[in-house]
Amino acid sequence: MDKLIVILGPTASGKTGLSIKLAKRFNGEVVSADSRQIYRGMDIGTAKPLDLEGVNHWMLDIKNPNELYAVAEYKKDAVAAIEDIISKGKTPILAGGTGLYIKAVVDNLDIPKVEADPVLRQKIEKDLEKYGIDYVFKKLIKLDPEAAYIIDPKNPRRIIRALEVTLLTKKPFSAQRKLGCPLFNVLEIGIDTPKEELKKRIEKRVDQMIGAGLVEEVKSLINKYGKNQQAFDAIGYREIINFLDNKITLEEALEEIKIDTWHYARRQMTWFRKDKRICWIKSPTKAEKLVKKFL
RNA sequence: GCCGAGGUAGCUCAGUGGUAGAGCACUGCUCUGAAAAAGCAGUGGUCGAAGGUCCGAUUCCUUUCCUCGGCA
Repeated sequence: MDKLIVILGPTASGKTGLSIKLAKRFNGEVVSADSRQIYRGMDIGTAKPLDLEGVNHWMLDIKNPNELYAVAEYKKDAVAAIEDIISKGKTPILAGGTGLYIKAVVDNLDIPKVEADPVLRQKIEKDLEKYGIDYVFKKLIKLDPEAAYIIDPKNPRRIIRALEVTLLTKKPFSAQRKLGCPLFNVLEIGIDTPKEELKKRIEKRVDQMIGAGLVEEVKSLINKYGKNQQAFDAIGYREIINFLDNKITLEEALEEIKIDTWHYARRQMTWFRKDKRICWIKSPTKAEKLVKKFL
């Protein structure tokens, strides 16, 4: 089975630097696993790498912010990219912090082939508002009793998606989530950063983003696309939009970005902690050793 | 110095004569076409200090310290 190296970790842990380093050392190319860096023009706020140091990168700048994109599509594109890299005899390195995207590739998730249906979603959202979440949840378990065990009864998005799949396929959602056979022989490397250090790095990075012109970036993006794009529901963007709308001060926006980024990092750590295959490393040299042995 | 308002969780504030709550923060968790999204749970306070009344005070009374306004 073809080999795939995965670099993951919370935001601001140094994934970008490490993946470029490994790519240069092992004749590799990087496939980004970041749900926001796929958008063109969202550079500063997503900490998109400026200098790729000659390493070929995939899955960056592939969509405009007014286009929708989701896991299933990501999985398809990322797997194609990895296969392309392998066919050239090079080493694929999947690097990023979007846990679900990584899982989709590594565990070959068989995601129900039902696209998001905005009209249906809106309709369910209206029911949600009108009759409450319990009503909508009951409606779901009537169609898919098993869903009661796997869907969070209080999470609107999970319920909406389960209903969407069940209604459009006329088959229960609970029976359609499958793990496929692994596509690649995977080495997962996680960057282990002490919490206090990570917190400091996040704060520093947010301050640097403002210095680098995040406000200008957001301004020009909303000029071009308007502010109601799904892509802009991203840390650093929604807060600056609130600042530009005079809802909060720049200082408050900065504070919020720092806190939201920290919350995000914590969610990432919770997500990755579950995956027992991950080799956690404290230094880049350790990563090189692991990769060398693996290859 | 005088007058007024206030001191309750890390922060902003509710509240009651029967030893206290909310939001945010903090910690843990969930996740299969929105995932930087969307949700769930938990920890946490000798109620500024000291006296007094009362079976019982964070709540009432007195004194005291601190903060913020106004007047001198």
